[in-house]
Amino acid sequence: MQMDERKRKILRAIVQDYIATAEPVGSRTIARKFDLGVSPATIRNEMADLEELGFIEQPYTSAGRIPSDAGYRYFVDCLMDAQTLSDEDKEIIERESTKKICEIQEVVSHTSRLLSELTSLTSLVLGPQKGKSAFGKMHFLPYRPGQVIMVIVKENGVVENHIVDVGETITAEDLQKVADVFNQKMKGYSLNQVKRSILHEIYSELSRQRHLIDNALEMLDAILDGSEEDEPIYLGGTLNMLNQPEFRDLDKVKSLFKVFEENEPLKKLLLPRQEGLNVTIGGENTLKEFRDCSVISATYKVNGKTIGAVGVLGPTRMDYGKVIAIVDFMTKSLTEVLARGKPRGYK
Amino acid sequence: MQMDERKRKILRAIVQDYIATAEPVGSRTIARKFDLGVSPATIRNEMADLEELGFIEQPYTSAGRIPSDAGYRYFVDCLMDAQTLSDEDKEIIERESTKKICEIQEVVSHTSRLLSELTSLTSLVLGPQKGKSAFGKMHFLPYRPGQVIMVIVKENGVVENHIVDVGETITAEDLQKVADVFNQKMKGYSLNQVKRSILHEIYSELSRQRHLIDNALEMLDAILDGSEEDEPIYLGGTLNMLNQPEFRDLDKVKSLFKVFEENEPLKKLLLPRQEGLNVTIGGENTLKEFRDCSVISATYKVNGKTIGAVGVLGPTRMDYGKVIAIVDFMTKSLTEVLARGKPRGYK
DNA sequence: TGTTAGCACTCTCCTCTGATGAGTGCTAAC
DNA sequence: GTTAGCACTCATCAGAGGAGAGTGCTAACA
Repeated sequence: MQMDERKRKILRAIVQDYIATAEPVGSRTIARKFDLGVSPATIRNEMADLEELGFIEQPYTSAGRIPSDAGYRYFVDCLMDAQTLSDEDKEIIERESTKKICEIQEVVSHTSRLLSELTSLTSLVLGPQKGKSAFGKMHFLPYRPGQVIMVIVKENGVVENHIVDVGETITAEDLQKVADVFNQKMKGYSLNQVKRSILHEIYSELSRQRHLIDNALEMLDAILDGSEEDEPIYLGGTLNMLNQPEFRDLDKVKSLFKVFEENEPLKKLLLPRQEGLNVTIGGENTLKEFRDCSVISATYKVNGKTIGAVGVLGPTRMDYGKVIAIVDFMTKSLTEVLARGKPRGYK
Repeated sequence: MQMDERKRKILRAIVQDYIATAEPVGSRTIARKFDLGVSPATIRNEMADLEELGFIEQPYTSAGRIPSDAGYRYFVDCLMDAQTLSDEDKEIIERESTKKICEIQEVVSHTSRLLSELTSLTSLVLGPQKGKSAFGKMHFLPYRPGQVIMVIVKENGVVENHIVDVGETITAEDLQKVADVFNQKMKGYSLNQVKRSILHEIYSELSRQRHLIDNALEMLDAILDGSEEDEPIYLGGTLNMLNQPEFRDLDKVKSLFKVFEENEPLKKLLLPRQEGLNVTIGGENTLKEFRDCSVISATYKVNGKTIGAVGVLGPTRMDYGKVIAIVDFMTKSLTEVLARGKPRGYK
């Protein structure tokens, strides 16, 4: 059996109506609401075919039909009109994006809030990956007796400061010397790249400051390596999920929100199989908590390099056209903001 | 009508049983479970009195009784045995508190997690108030052409760094001079203390670096004043609320979680009317979302000075004895950790 | 006078029932 | 190939009735 034009029209009608009403769609409803020029009986026949093809299913005998995951997939890939953003939404995004923003975190949280507000769904934002954060420069500043401030400038421009214990006896010259050696030997390297060779050099050149160096290295370890791994995902509008009829069930809500508290599953959800825009529908998500959900995600770039991703999570019964348009526009706007504003936090 | 010993015993029995079962308590249940030496009929008579006194109420005719807010209040004030922590819990807290922790944020999030895990309720933690964060010291470090790193050490020991735009033409000596003037004039002052007098002096001494100073002041504004106001409250175990039978209702959950997203109401909830341990029961909370909730909160100290608070939020039907013991022990442990570890972030 | 047993009464909760209505699949006619 | 007609299925809802828990009242008892 093949899809023909009428089957396509009927499938589209079913998906659209179900997205709008969250109720199983019957043949009469389609005949009434969508002008296909055929009777309910004919539509019933076609619907039987569509069910056999796996695009729709019946919750129970003699209920209407609802789209299956495959049905949504066919809809997204073949039936959907490319929708454009409403001027209103466009304006909101643009107005927001012209605000002056200096911290990268603010950009991320803004984006997250905006996405969830526009879609009335849950947003996921993965902040700019900082890239392998190599050592850039080290400074020491006086703090308290026996302690100094160690300021580390990473190669990607991020600046961090940490308090380091040093003996009371250390002199400003000693500190300067330590910084000089580090700056000379470690520039451009991440810590695990240098573990063996360079470390030996540093140790031998600065044998007297062994205590300080150990402390400094411990800090560097945390600063340079830790930062990449647990890049948090920003969630926005999680409460919107509670408005969706598919989450009337408290147990479902509980298990969903439990997953929201972890980072790994969300990352998996968001990180695309390929560059650009991705649509993951229902069971295509591996996690069972997301079996009734779809994710529209997209990556964004700076200097042509992909450095992060945004996404929207909602029930499979979501308005794909609208959400895709919003996510698409948003990533472009974001790319632009980042290129223009150069907030701190990435190279 | 007066409370006598038997009424007290019965009220205690009702509260304890209702806390344990979440079901209205009948006279027969009390006679069976608690050995009062009287028949259900007698207990019924007493219960009628207790109802008249306002300590218990009936959800509907011929259901058992449940404690009213006043009943809980009487229970907490007069009937509760001072409970001590189980050795198990004590050990958990102490094990946790011996971990080496260097960032104040970690202490706060640890505390929050621990509280919610031990009580199976929701925890609220207000991190150490940083106190009026006065200016301590300013340093400049080279960054990129036209930009420098401004490192601000506040008087309370917190170190922050920010990138500041300077002209390309500025020299290291100029920067040093700016820093010197700031360090000399502003030490110990918060920004709004100096707005008029000192600012004029700084401007006149450094008229050439007007642009840099404006940028620096803008930063200082954000660093020194902003930090106090919106001190966030850490929430832990919000999902535990979903396990409480009083939150079976999705609408209740929704409005509760909505409040969780705001800071102000939570702060009101947590900040005590007086030093030490506070118990706020049901309607004693002003916000209607918390009418079915109680809060056990307590302040903690460093160097004898109250600098923060922790609390536990649960349904009015919570195990007051246990929770009070946990909160009490926790604040003491926290006070100790902070006194010992001296993590960064407060004076 | 306080306590208790007995009893009628109330109200929730659960289950069963039948009616309703939406929607289907099949068949036969167009 | 399309359509009208019709029997059938199943969820949903309201109402009825029984079970069970618990009460308040009364009268008897110590």
